[in-house]
Formats: sequence, C-alpha cells, structure tokens
Amino acid sequence: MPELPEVETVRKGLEKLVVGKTIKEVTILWPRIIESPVVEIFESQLIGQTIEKMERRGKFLIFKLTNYDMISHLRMEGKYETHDPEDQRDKHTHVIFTFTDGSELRYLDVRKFGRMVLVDKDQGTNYKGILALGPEPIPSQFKLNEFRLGLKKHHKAIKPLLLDQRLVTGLGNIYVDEALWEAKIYPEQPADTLKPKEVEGLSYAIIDVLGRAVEAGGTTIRSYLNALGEAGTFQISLNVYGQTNNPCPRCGTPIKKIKVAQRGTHFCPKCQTLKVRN
DNA sequence: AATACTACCTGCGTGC
DNA sequence: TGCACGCAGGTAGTAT
Repeated sequence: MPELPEVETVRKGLEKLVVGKTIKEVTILWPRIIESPVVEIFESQLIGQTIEKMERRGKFLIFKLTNYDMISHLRMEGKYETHDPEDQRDKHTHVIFTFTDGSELRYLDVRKFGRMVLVDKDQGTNYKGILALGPEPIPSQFKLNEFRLGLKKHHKAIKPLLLDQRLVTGLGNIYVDEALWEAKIYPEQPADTLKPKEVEGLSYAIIDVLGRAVEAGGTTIRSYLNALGEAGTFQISLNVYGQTNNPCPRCGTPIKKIKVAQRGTHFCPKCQTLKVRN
C-alpha cells in the first residue's frame, strides 16, 4: 500500500501513538518479516527499549530506540495498529510489540512482504537499503542538475527508472503515473532522451505530487490505509491512476492503461506521447 | 554496468 | 459453485 506520502502519514501517526513507550515484550508470528538479526536476538534486544523518535527515509520507517534503530519497510501491504491486549487478533498480525503501559503495537501484512531490521543506534542510515536511496523529493535535496545527469546515464524507460528509488526516493506505482502525467511524459520514453525542459518539468511534478499527497495524508484505495486510524484523501486528486477510460482532466481524451515493466500504467494517449529522438 | 526477470505472499474479481 | 488466471500502492536477488 504505501509510497512516500502514506509512509509519512504512518510516521506521524506513530509519533503520536508510541513515542515515549517502552517495550516489555515482542511476539513474532511470521519470522520471515525479520530480516536481521535472527528473531531471538531481535526480540531480546528490543526488550526494555524506549521509542524516542519516529523518522522516515524514502519509504523506510526508522524507530529511534534507546540503544538501537529499528528499520521497517511496509512494502505492499504492511500496516501498524495500536491495540489493547484483549482485542481480537487479526489473522494477518505478524509482529506484536507489548509496552510496559499494557498497550500493544501490532504489525499486520496480508502479503507478508514487509521487513524489519534492527541495527545499532543511529546506524539506520547506514543500512544497505537506505544507503542505496536517492534524495528525498524536496527542493533542498533533489537537485535538478544531478537528476538530469542521472537520467542521461540510462536508456531504459523513464517509469521503471523512477520506480527504482536511486535518482529520487518516494515514488511508487501511483505517484509515478501522476507525475509523468503532470509533466506530459510518456511512461516508456527512454530516460536519456528527455529534453532539459522536460527534466525540469518532471522534477517539479515529482516534488509537487508527493508534496500534495503528504498534505492529503496519502491515498486510500482498496486496502484502507490507516495511519492508525484514518484514511488519506489524495484519491480524489488522482488524474490518471485508476482512471482508465475516464476523460483526461486536461484534454478529455480517455485515459489508457498499459503494462510497463510488469506494472499497470495509466496515461493520457494525447498528452503523453513517445517522442522519437536520437 | 545496465537491464530484465523472478521470487516473495494472500485475496479478490472475472470468466468459463 | 468451483477453479484457473490475472492483478494488486515494492523491493531484492539472480541471470543475461
């Protein structure tokens, strides 16, 4: 479910709900969720740790603990919920953190793709998955010139390149389609064939779309995102994602859906056309 | 080195 | 109703 705006919404929710709480017990019901260290050590090291702060880098959540960083990636369907111990346990609950105040934080994940990693204090940013990330999609970090140079190094389609998180982090299948629509770029346009004006427009669109989605608390479709409670509202602002056959908000042409790098891809066949260059 | 493909999982909608 | 199949907000590992 989550791309950057949804993960940021979850981070804010956790900040309100679990910062200051101390872990008394950890129960792991699906061990593969824990990438490292081995589950027994993961559990024992967490006992007695207080959650001091909630951070985020790209789509990774970082729980800043007394003596460790706990990194959590929700992948497709991971989510966190707070509960009382007597609440009925959903079948997709895989990890339970019990706090000293008696409350619980539960990690649920229908497809079990999510992962957690425990590393030494303040070493979250040195975790390999986080080291590989490009800049956050904000003007102070996402620099046009570096983006242009990065795009020039690849001839592959722009959409899968943006999904791979190395040139900029945070986009997923929804927001990449939205950003490409906003920038009027065809999803299979080779990255190294974009003109400077297009690169600039794309850079702006990425920052704009993700920023607006963060403000909206993310997008809620099929799986009710719940940053510990509420759904996001960005779904009402989607221009192409999930809008197959609906009119393009700019020109009225029916939105088309194709497959690009095995992902469903929505675009306007009139506003976004392949430009033959080189 | 860059790119393409597959594995990891479950549930839901569709069509026969 | 049952069943096969494709699809779903993502990466990480492997092959070419």
